[in-house]
Amino acid sequence: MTSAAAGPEHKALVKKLRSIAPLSDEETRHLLELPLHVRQLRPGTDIATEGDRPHVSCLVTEGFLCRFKFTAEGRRQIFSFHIPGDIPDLQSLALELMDHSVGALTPAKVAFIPHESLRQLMSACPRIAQVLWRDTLIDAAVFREWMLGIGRRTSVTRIAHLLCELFVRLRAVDLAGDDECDMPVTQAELGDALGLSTVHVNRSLQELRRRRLIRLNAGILTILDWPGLEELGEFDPTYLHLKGAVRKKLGPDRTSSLWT
Amino acid sequence: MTSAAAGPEHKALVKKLRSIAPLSDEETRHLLELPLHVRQLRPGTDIATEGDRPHVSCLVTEGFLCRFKFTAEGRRQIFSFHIPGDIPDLQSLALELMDHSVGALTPAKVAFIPHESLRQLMSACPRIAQVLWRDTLIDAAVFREWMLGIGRRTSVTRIAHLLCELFVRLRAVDLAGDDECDMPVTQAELGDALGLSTVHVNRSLQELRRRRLIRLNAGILTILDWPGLEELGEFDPTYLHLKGAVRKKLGPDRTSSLWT
DNA sequence: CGCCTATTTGATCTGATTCAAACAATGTGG
DNA sequence: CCACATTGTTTGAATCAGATCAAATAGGCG
Repeated sequence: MTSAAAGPEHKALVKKLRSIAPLSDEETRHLLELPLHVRQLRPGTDIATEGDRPHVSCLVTEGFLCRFKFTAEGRRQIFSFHIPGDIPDLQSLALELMDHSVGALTPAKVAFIPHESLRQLMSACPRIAQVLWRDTLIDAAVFREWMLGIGRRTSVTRIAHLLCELFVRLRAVDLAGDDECDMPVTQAELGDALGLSTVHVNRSLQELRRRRLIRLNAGILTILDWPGLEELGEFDPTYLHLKGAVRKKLGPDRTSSLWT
Repeated sequence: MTSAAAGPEHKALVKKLRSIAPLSDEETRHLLELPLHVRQLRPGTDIATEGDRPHVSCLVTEGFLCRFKFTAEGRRQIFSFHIPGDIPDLQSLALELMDHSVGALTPAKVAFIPHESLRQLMSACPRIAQVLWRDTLIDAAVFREWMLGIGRRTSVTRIAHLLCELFVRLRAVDLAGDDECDMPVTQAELGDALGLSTVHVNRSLQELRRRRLIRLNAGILTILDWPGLEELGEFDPTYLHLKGAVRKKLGPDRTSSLWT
């Protein structure tokens, strides 16, 4: 657990917020002055648990975290995956009581920010408050999209959609190549996120491979056919509300398209 | 379409926000000065559609609205139900582009508030901005809870949970009696909200009636056994983040309990 | 090597869907 | 006030997507 002042952790945060909305120089300066307490997490470590009343929020710097909750019968639902730049428990700033848990999926590095400092930041820069609000609203948009999938889409479409989403989000913070990205998530975890059993996730992934849309091996996802995957997954990135620059990546066989 | 200044519409809003967080007199005064444009809606009318860029938000005054989105194959998922006091499209204040639709489920009365006025209000009363943020976060908490249900709970539990939620929310704004409330929602709509077919909703409702937990007739829900329904539905209202006063209603056969 | 965790395969079962039709309630116009 | 259209609820039967159970295989890694 180290204390950092304007280290690489801050850059992840700035990059993420810039993917949501533009930032002025002054706002950026304020962000860089946030006190961060960096900590390493091993997989399975929870940084907040249902029932907690946290006084810090955590910025992901390396690795994947997720938010989740258990059924009375002990079945788990994962609500979201979080990648570097995300602040998965930002909501605890406005909602005292945690109604779900947040934990590391992989070895991860996170930086804790005292709520105190965030409140100061927000009153100094109301625009940043806006951006943080926006961020939680985008969170909610992702929840809705997952809900639509779990409630109404077939297993194969659901998985394809999730892979599209993660790929696009990773690209938005420069953590994906042209056609591949890390995907250090087990099939059991995918199942918990998609409302499917592990066995069925496995079979649906095989279907995606059979159709030559993706490769998925040793935690690396390779997109073999982006337009195909997007179509099968019914993926339209609008709900991610990303700023212009990091838009949809087009497939190699599609010329710059007419629709915008 | 009328223009109102400090009518009954404002009271619904104040009551709702008070159920989330306390308000000072000055804050209340500011709220009462919001310009509202009241409008009557017939069932099925959409007040915002996926792709829109609204410049007003709408406060529900009478009736039920819902938010929803369609799959590529035309299957609908309802994300939330909205009752008087709610501002279902508050998010359009911070996220320009609608990524889903909002429509009336029943005959309804809504009051439109220009984004402009809301922005002024928020800069005059930063605390109200806080409360509005809180409200959207509670929205997101409800999405998560629904996700958990759709992904991991059985159909009967899912329905029971939803009925509990609506009853508690209606009580929080004084729209429910001790053991009954309006429930003007068709079984098809329940299905779209719960990720179930109409037929299966019908059968699961029969199960709830067979167990003597509820009566549901002509749009009126009667709770016959609250503790039983709560247990079957695995319902714990924490995620609604309601302020103390409007807590869980206890069953008639349970003395004031030990846990708090 | 042996342990542990993750993936894969096969066989079987079931909760929920789909399709189809009957029924009930409400409203509309003649 | 009745015939008829409309919308919602209920029932039955067939089918299916996905779950469950069980076991085999494949990778790391100390």
